Amino acid sequence: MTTKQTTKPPKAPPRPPTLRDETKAMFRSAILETAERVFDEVGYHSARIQDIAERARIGVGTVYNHFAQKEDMLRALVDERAAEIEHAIRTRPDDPRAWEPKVRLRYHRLAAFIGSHRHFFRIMCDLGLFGACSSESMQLLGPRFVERHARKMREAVALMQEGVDAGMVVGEVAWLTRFLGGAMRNVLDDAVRTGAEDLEQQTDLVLDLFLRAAAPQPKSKGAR
Amino acid sequence: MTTKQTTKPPKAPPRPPTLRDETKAMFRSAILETAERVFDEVGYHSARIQDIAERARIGVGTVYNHFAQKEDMLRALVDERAAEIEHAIRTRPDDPRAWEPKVRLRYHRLAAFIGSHRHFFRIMCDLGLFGACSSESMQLLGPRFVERHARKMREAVALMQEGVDAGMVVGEVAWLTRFLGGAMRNVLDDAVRTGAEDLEQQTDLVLDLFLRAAAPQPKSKGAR
Amino acid sequence: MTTKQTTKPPKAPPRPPTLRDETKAMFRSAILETAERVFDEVGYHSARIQDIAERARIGVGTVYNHFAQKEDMLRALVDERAAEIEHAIRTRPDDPRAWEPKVRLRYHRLAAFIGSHRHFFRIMCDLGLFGACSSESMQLLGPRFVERHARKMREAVALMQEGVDAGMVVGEVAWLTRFLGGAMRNVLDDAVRTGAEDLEQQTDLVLDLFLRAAAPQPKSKGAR
Amino acid sequence: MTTKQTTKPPKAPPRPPTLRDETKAMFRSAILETAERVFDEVGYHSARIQDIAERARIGVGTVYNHFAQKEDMLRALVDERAAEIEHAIRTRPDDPRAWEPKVRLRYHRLAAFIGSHRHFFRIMCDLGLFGACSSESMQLLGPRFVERHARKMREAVALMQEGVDAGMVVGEVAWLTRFLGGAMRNVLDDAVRTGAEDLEQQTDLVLDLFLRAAAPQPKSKGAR
DNA sequence: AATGAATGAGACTTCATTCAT
DNA sequence: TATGAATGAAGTCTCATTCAT
Repeated sequence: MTTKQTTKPPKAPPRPPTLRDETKAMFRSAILETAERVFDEVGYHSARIQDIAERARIGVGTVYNHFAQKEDMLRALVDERAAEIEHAIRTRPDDPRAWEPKVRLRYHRLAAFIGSHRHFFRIMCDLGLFGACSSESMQLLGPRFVERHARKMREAVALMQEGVDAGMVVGEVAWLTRFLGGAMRNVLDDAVRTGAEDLEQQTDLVLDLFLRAAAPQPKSKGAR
Repeated sequence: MTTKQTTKPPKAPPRPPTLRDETKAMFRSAILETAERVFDEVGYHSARIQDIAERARIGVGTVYNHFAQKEDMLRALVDERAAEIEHAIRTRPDDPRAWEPKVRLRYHRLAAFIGSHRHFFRIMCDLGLFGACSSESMQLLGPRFVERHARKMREAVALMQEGVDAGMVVGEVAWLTRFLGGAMRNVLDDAVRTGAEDLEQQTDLVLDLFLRAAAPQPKSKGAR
Repeated sequence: MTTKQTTKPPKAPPRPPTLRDETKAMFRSAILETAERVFDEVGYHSARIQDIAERARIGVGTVYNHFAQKEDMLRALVDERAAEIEHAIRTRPDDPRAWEPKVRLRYHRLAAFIGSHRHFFRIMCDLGLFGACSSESMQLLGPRFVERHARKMREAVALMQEGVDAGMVVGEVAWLTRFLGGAMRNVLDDAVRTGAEDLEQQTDLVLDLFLRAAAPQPKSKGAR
Repeated sequence: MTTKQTTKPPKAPPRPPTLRDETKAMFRSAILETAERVFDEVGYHSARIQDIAERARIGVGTVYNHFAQKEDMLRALVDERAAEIEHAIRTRPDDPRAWEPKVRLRYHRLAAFIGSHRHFFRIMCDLGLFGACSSESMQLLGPRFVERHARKMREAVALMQEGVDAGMVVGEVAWLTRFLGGAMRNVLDDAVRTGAEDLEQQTDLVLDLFLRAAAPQPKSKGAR
């Protein structure tokens, strides 16, 4: 929907959003936020459209004015939040260039996002994302998501490669990415469930361990 | 079921399983195995009883002769496999006493089990087990499972504590357990999905990294 | 089944019942008696074949060796008990000839039968018998029963006609029969439910009232 | 429902029923009326929801929008009609005070109601109501109904007691009530089944006989 | 003949989706 | 456009009946 910015058909002059547009957008957000909470509470499959509508204080019909199917609601939610994440953790001009601070900053930003979108994080965990995702989830989320997910994975691996290139870590990069991802997910998942507030610090702890684990071995005389 | 050999109430003479008993057990196993495959393929929620029945080459009614509800099938599956896992990774008399070899052996055994029950492992991952499990899963699996899960967690933490006591690792044991568990899950999950055969070796790699990461720091002059 | 005495195929000499025959008859009776109890307790529709089999301590298959369908069990039960009733209340050679004693005796015998077949009586009441019976019951019990029921009704009406002829009662006989039948049923039904033992006395009370009610009016000058 | 006009809680301004409310009520009535007919024709147990929906020209789902379960449909039907009966036969200010005319009027009103709700009357008869009702029916109809039924019975007995007090009838009141009730039911049942139009007259005939039957005996010289 | 597990037609019920207001 | 009742496809589960042992 909102991602089609690039190909503007010449017909539509970039008119400012009308009141109607804004109202519509508000409904949409309200629905998505409610869905986020309900999906987290009872799971996507057990969540009924009616429940979401009731919780959002609107009619079921209204939900269908914004999303053609239940599936679309999940897809839109994931798309939207994923875009927000991407934007949130995007490298900025004055970010540090060195690998370790860059990675730490990236995870700090991710942690900040997760901290303010705990429901979403849990939905993602339940869908098996933040890791290899099940074929069921992939089918549910559709090919577009699968692509995006693969791209994210490649980016993460590339970042890890930078670490290798910088001599900070050694090992098979994809494997290291999985290792770090799994540890990070489990730790954050627990922190979110217990309502911990120090998510950023948690990521630092995970990174501390990871960096020590994957650091190149000092050529100690006969180490090990 | 099969574990009750030891406590014979005097009333019931230890009669050997009849042909009928065996047939019944075979049906039950066949159903569970089919369910395992189907749940893995399409997910518990999307799996239809009829699908399972057809794949198992039996009638729907037969399924209900063995399991009162769909839910019970999942619970029985998890119960049974969990018992198998417990038995498989149980410490044996001539196991090494030292912590590291003991832990490595434990994970080898777990890897071996997972290797021969890949469908089950994936179901567990999808249910969010092998980590903090979602409230949805907990409700689905029932209180009996929740208890067992909690006990398993406590055991894992206790084992980690042994490592701390042995001076092999330092840190907050529950946190370390989560870190290790997450890394292990992600790595094994990928290995299972890609059909890798070296699951045991994978666990060793994960442990290598983990042990290095959590090892007590050598009091290097001004280290960190 | 057993009513086909009249048309004997010449082939079968009237051989005495063998042990096998008797065993078979015992099973049949046992099943019917259990069914009687279960039908009374939960109603025909809610009664499951398996319940009956379990209560009778036999297998479901055995039930089907004696009755082709559930319906047949009810039909056989009603047929059999109805034949027993007919036999029980049959006029005997040395019965009184006078109408009132004859009727009273008839109802005493019916009461005695009901007293020892309380389950059956309640089933009949639930089926709407002992009165105009619902089309549902008629369909359930089949045409044979409907015929028999109609015959019984005609007999009851004929008996009432005798009372009219004898000058004991006046009125439209079918109507009087319904009146008496309804009162009798309700009174006996209550007596049976409360476990009363004086069913015969109850019939006398009902008859007392009925005879007084339907008696020809004393030729009061111009009464009615 | 409609009887709650009198007690207005101040909070809810007595807003007139909206179009939607009326439509909803119409659906509900239509469903109940159709159910009434179908239950009468094939019996509650054999009636399928789909049959009712089809006969009412609506979808199955719609039925479930108004009644959560099949059972609830029967309960609502009985509740509603029972309330209607109560209202119909309620004693009114200018009703006669004398016992006999009062009773006759009461039965006239009942007869009139039954005459215009023949399906319902037959359902009630099949459920064994209008008499001691079977435990199966009681369970089906629920505790609320059981209470109401018991209350009705007590009322009927109380009315009979008035007759005794007035010197019109003698005997044990509960027993007399059963007697009268049974006779009345059977006579009306037949009248309804045969499509008779003179239900009120039939009740008079039954009462004629009953009053004669239960009348105190004239102290005839040596009566009986 | 007795048995009881297997079978599948069919009932009830849910809920995503439509549509008239 | 918001609404919520109507809809019916589809799923779970029951239970009368069959059949191999």
